[in-house]
Amino acid sequence: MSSKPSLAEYLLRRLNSIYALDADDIAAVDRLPVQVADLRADQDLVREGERPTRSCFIISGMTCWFKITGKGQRQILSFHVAGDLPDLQSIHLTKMDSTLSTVSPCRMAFVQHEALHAVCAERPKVANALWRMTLIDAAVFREWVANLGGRQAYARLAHLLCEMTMRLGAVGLAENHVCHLPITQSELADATGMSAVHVNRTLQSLRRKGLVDWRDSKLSVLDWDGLQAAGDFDPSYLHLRVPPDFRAWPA
Amino acid sequence: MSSKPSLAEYLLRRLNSIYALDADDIAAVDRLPVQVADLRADQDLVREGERPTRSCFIISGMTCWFKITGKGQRQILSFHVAGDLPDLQSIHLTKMDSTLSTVSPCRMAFVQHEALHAVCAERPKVANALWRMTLIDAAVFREWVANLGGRQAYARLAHLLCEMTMRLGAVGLAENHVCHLPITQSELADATGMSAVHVNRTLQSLRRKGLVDWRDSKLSVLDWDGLQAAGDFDPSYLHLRVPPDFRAWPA
DNA sequence: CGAGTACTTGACACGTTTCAACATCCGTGG
DNA sequence: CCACGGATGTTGAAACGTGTCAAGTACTCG
Repeated sequence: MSSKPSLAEYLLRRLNSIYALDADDIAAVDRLPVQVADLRADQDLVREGERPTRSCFIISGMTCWFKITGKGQRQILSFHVAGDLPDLQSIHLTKMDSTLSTVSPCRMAFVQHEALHAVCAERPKVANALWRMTLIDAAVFREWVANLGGRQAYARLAHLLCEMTMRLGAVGLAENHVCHLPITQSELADATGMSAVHVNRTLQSLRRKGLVDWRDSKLSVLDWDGLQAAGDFDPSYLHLRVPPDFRAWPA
Repeated sequence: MSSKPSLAEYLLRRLNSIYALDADDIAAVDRLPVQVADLRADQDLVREGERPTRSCFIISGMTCWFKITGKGQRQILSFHVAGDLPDLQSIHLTKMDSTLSTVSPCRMAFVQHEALHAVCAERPKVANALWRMTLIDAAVFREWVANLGGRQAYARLAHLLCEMTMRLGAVGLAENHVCHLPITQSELADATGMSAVHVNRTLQSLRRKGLVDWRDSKLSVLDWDGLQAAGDFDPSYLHLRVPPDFRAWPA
């Protein structure tokens, strides 16, 4: 990690969490030409059907992929946090099959596909790391399939909270199992395939059992083991090199 | 396509369905050293937690990925047909997060990761095609998330039948919307997150409406447009270069 | 012929959705 | 400054989709 503060700070943390890059690779990633933009909540980054020529990574904030089903219902497919490259796939999947939006205000960095292809060609380990990153996205989708198909509301919600806490922890944003999680109950409903009303009741149930406290977009996991058990959560599908210890990120 | 019959016939059809390879690339894929094996139904190919050194492709038959949730329930995550490389991901995701099993008797070909890495290094277009293939797997998982989270039983089942028909059609195995689909109702239940009983009733409903006929592992889609409408199915998430016309594959 | 597997049916129970009402907070404009 | 609308969260009661249980049929295979 370079000593001077870097725009790609969280991206590098994220890459480091899943793959061992050497200093030259890190420098190459850090030199990628990016364009930075600040976005409000609920802004589309790329829409279903489009053919973007660039990908983005999240400097801060949270985004989600979603699709609108025939009946007009929105299904959220995944959430993404600082350090993620949510639409990295677009380098080889030219036409978008879903829509990427901000969930909260975000600072984003955009990279042209050209530049990504170039760095992949020059530095095979970066190519490996990026390919691996898209494969981890796929692994998360698999887990969501299992979560939606195989668990009931209570476990489903608990599982999602575990996932978000651990992913934020992997980039140093969940000290002591406390993290900023700017998701509304209605978005939670769209993500878990539940009604907003039932999300509300289920959250109350999680609170009543002393597992979590969630107020003003701040999630505090009070009983991590209990929440993991409730959500039948096993983090191996996140393919982290080392499990985050949930302490502060070393300076 | 080479004139002599090739072990990799369906793999090449599949690659061709998603990416334009030139003759040299095709030849390189065709020359990959493989080991062929025949397996019975319900045999595990790779298990959760393992670290395989090879990937496989399906010469004939059908496989599925699944996970066992805490309550012992099996959730099927995806099905794979002839030409697919179901565990291609294992080249960069060393530890398996789910289990791959045969659904029907299968003829499989195994390729060492070494050989795959070598062909990727030598032929960038093959690397692109393979990366793209893993991204399409991810796109299918996304659609399954939307299907499980956003649609009710009837549409969910119809959608799955559409997907399987179209994927089989893409490699020439669904002439006139008729295909061999060796899946039991109980497996269908594990895939759609429904009970076997409800799958049974829902299938009857699809039959009663004249959309499909399904007997002895042979699925005949009698009303393709109707089934698409019932399943809210839009094939763009499969990222096929050209939509299959469901006629026989040209010789 | 018996055992096993896949499929089918009916009745009831349960998880979850729906609807409608209400509380709270916040930024905006009169 | 307060009134207002809009988004978010909360609650209760009834309706609905789907799961569960239990029994029975049809087939295949040794």
